[in-house]
Amino acid sequence: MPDNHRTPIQTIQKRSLHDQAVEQIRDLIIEGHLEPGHRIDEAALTTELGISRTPFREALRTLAAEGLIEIRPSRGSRVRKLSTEEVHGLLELQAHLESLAGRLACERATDAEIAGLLDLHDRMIVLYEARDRLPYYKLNQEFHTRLAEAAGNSVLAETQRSLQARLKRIRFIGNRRPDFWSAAVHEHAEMAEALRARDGSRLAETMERHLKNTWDRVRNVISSEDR
Amino acid sequence: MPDNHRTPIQTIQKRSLHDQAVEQIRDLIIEGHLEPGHRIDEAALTTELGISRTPFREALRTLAAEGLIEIRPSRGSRVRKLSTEEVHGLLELQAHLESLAGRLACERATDAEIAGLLDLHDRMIVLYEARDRLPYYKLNQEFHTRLAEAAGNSVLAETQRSLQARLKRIRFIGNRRPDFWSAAVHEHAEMAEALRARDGSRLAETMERHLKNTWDRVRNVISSEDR
DNA sequence: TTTATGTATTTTGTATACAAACGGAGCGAC
DNA sequence: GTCGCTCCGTTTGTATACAAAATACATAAA
Repeated sequence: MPDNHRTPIQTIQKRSLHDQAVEQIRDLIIEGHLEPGHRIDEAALTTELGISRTPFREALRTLAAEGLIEIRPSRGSRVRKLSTEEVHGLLELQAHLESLAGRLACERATDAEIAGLLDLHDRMIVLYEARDRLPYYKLNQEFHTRLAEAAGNSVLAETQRSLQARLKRIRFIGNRRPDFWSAAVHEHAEMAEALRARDGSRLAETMERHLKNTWDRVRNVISSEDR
Repeated sequence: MPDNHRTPIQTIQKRSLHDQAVEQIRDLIIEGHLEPGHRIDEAALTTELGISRTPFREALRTLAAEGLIEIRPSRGSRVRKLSTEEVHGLLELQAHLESLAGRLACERATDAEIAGLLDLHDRMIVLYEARDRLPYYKLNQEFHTRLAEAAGNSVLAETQRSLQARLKRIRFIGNRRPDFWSAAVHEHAEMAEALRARDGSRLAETMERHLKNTWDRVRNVISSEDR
């Protein structure tokens, strides 16, 4: 009997210490274990990760290019602290970018991709109804990422991913207030509908509005904890 | 007698070997001294630059994050070769981005910034009439960059710069045909006019069209030298 | 008490040394 | 001839050593 259901082939890939370090440090930042503005202690982190400074410092260069940390010559690296203006700038750009992504996805996505997105959306609704915040948040991120991927423009997808990473911590805060969360869910429902109908203009418009509103939701929260 | 006319104080800034290496290698790539798809010979380049491999390899990580080179684990780095699809993707994204930049610049730019851009445009016209292609090209790049900066969104400006760097070599090709160049100049004149009137919608529309047309101009050229 | 100056300690930047992985050349089996 | 193997030179990845710079600290002068 042939194995029709064998697991899909996974290309085996070499992972250098650099790559692993990038991921680990990125996660530490995104998940808030390394606080914004806080200095990055090379000695401590290298021993913690069990690697030497060479791949570690290369990882810092990568993360600096991604905008997650900043390196000041001879005075160390620190987790980048986003000013209110930068958060606004990031969301403004993301709104515009995902609006494009939405339009293109309606034109170019395969039916399977759209079905996948709609399924994702359904699962988000279930989680919302259970008020299961963290898993909802994760699916939400995935939804936006996969929508960008469905637009058939790899540079766009890559840029979206980068912006999203930089905003990740901040956006998590945005859904804390129940009414904010509910509004976001409504917008997502609208997005799903437009996607189902492959209505590019409407999806584009909704995406843009959704992210503009996200800024309003987020701004409320960060204004209190601002420097 | 007090020195009222002493030269203004210039903050002394430290430039690590890393930073210098990034710039140098980036220029080598952009100016075509390192060919796309070609392997990067660490030994040769480090001796050429007179530095050791450590800062050099950090520079490679930075450039990889910028999308100019690609690093394949254990098999070296090479100058990234753009496929036709990627060029299209880059220009599609840039079109959308600069459209936003145009709209925002009309809202937020200072009068001085606008005057500066218009002056730039005038100088471009002079160069066009002299058919002085390289200087024209450089001012053109500067125009797009400074327009993005005038939008008052640092992330947008940064992203624009990154996309532009990746496309730099390719776009230089685009203006080779006289009729193409002439069309581009016409579009620029329209942009200048919209800018002068601070007509955001019109500038946005023109920017987008300009870059869409750029794709058409470029596509003609790269299709012949494609892999 | 404050400010300045010199010294010790830590941290960062760069070079180098070594280990591991890759990529061919040559050789033999089929 | 093609495939597979082994060996060897080369390139890449990582650790470490050393140099340079910045920071912290202590002491002395105002």
